[in-house]
Amino acid sequence: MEENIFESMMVESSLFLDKSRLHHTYVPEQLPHRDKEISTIAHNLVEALHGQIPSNMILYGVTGAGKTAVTSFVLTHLQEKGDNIDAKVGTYVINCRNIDTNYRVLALLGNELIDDENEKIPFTGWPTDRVFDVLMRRMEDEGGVHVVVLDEIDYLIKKSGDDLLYNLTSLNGMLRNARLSVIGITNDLTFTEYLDARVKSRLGQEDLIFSPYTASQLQDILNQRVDALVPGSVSDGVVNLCAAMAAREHGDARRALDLLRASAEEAHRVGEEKITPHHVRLANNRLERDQMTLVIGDLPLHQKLVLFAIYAHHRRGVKRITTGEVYQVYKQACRHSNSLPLTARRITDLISTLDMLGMITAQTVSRGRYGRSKEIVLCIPSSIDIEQIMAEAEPMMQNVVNATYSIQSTLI
DNA sequence: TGTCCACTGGAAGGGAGGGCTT
DNA sequence: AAGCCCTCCCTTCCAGTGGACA
Repeated sequence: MEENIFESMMVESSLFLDKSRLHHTYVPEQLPHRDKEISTIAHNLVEALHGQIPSNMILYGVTGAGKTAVTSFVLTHLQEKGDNIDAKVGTYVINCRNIDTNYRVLALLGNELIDDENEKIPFTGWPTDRVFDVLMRRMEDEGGVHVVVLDEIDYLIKKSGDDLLYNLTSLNGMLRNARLSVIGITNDLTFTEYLDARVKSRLGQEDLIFSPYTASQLQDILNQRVDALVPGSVSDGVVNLCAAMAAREHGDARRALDLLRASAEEAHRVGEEKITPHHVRLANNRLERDQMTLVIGDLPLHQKLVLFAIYAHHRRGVKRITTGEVYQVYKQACRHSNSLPLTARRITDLISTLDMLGMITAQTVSRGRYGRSKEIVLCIPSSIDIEQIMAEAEPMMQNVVNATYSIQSTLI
């Protein structure tokens, strides 16, 4: 029998001893430079162990500032302690970027509280009120204190409003046997603007701001994890460079860890046993490219067409593009892809989405007599071949690209 | 100073697709 | 099967807007 293709790869030595330690979801035994934050949250949650209601909290801070890690860390300890002293504590972490409707959050919480598959709340079909009632009843049956963490809570609020928070934060008034505490996590300092005054005061009983890590703090974090790699495989300057690059990206610890991991992969790929700053730079480029490629490829067709329209202007040297200009080229592109164009109103939303994804920046500007519009600037690095990625993900896009440029070249 | 441009972005609602209840 | 409910994607309608220009 022929050798299995994975055989040689399995025995081939890698630079990793434990790759998972370099993943940003890994919660280590120590979280450097977050003592103050850990202590603040713990001081609040310790109330739960006394059978009291901890305050609701909002945690603010940029991506990779350790909000989620600190919270998971504290919750793990809380749960452990609760089990030890036989105090009933339930902890739930929900990422609202994925679970972004009131119904889904309630259903998920309700289902966490029950093991019987037959009693599970369906993912759709019930009136939301009913899901809420079931959740309340299950909490009451369970008793104790429930700590609900809503990570990236701004996504939920912007999409579904603050009804859920209103209901959750008023639940304590209805519960006799159980207590509930809500912790919201967000990187949007202004998100409370979207909240009703009552919700705002009830949720923001205690605010905590996580400042971004500095380069030297990031170094400490990386040094703590570097034992996930083969001893001696990291040459001088690698950790510092990863930290410096991530510090430039608003002190993002997630980025720093990703960089170190990807650098090891780059070194391993070319069969080298030592990771050098050169590998870090390669890794940095690859991370950027991979991330963009994935996002662009996954865009729905019309979103791709809008991005293409922006790119077509950009390629012609137009650096600040208005919504109207995008719409004109977009309509052409629709013709070439045999699809009906969406309305201009919808395109405004699609442009905002691209802005949110970081592919463009769209600023509303007034050009006086020439009206008000968005000024759109493409942010995708030129090293990324947008057209190729789109064509690979959606073969029809190749026609659009070809047709658009053949028209443009005849115009010139 | 008022007009008017080219939009922006909120609100309401339609309809297709998923699913539940009776 | 009929009647609901929730979500997603989209349309229609429209009030609002900042500033160049007459």
